[in-house]
Amino acid sequence: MGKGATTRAAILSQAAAMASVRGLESVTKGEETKAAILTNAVSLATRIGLEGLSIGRLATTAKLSKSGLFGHFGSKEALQRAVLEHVVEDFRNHVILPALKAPTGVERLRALFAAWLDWSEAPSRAGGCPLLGATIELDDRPGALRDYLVDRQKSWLDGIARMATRAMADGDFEPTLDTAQFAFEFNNVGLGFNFAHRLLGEPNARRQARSAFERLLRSASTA
Amino acid sequence: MGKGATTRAAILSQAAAMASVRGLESVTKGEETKAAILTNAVSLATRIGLEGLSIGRLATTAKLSKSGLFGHFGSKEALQRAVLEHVVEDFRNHVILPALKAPTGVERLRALFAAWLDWSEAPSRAGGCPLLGATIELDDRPGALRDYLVDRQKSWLDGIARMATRAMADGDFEPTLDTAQFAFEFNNVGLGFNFAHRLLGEPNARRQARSAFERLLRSASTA
DNA sequence: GACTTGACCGCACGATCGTTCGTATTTTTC
DNA sequence: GAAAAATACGAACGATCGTGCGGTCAAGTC
Repeated sequence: MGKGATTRAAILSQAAAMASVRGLESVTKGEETKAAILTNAVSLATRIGLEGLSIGRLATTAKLSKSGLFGHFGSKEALQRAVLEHVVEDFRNHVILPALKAPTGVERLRALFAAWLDWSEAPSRAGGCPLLGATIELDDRPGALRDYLVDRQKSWLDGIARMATRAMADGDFEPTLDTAQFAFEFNNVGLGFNFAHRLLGEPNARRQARSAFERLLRSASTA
Repeated sequence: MGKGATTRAAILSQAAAMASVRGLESVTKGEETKAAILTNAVSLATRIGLEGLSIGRLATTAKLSKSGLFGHFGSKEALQRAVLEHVVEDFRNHVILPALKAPTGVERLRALFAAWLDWSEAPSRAGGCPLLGATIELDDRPGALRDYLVDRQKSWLDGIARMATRAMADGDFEPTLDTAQFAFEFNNVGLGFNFAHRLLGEPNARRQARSAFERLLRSASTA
């Protein structure tokens, strides 16, 4: 084992910590490395795109042989799917769930928006929101991956609309509000932020997004 | 020559018509085929992405040998650049220039927005706005292509802001309007439209976009 | 009609792609 | 500790990638 073991241990450490949170039971070796692979894969896919993510390159950065890595997934599409699911869960944990801790109504929507921007701004997501990237990559390549993404995006918009509905019930928003329209515009601001921040490197992106968001809230609010 | 010539003639016909508009002078054979290649290339890149655009596949659809096609550009990056420039010019011709024929002020902004939506909706752009796709593909792959895109996008936003400034001068918009902010939000609506229309297949996308745009105009307008 | 030029092709190269297979090595189970 | 199962490896496959080279064939010039 020798130095080989220590190197691998270093690679696995963070993943092991993450994976072992779930299980009181034993965490198998395979699950650990799989988690470690996914961590690398997400970071790679964020920069190069889902399609550009190659097994060979991924194996190199993950310090595994191509075939060894491949065995964990069985196909490239399965790998891509796993990457997407990994990101989606990360998004849930760092954007949606924290926002749900805020009080309902407009305050929760504010929390959601801020968390979204924070998440998009994180240096680990240097390539821009990976879901957004994948979405555009797959926008006319039909298949299971695209279907999955569409489903997740619709669910995202639905969630925003539901929060808006709750804000109406709470009296924050006027009762005639079109919640689907609100969700559409909510999402637009986030899209624009990613666009301005990631591509154009616009330093005012956050301020502009916040300003647009406040305008949206204002026009939805009572009086 | 025989059937080979007729096939090629068929391929070149549209490109020739297009290319010959420019030149009263002779249009060389090379320019014709190059234009024909680009037509195919844009359509391909729209669906598969700029990076996924492979010379082999393109040569097949353009009925040319790989090397024959390659000779027209010299490198893959040059090809990609040519594709981008082709799309940008198309965008100019079908979105920006027509809008400039409308009267200045808010009416011109309305024309620009409508033309943008029309252009994005065109079946020939089934893969969504190719510029948007390329933008996200390249968002953290530094290089000449990315620089070119960033430049074009900034110029696009600038143009919107200038139109807004003119609308202020015309008395359509209130004099305190932040035109950069206006351009940011104008662009957001278009991004959101492409997102909802192309990816989600949302049938109400156009209506939602129009509604969001009207709200934007209302909040910018005097009284 | 000889000559030059430009357009195109066939072929081949090294590299890398996703995937398979047989085997070695580790981890888990008893 | 032995047996069984999971995990990882090395080598190889067919395909395709971008890119060069040498030759062919037609168009245009003198």
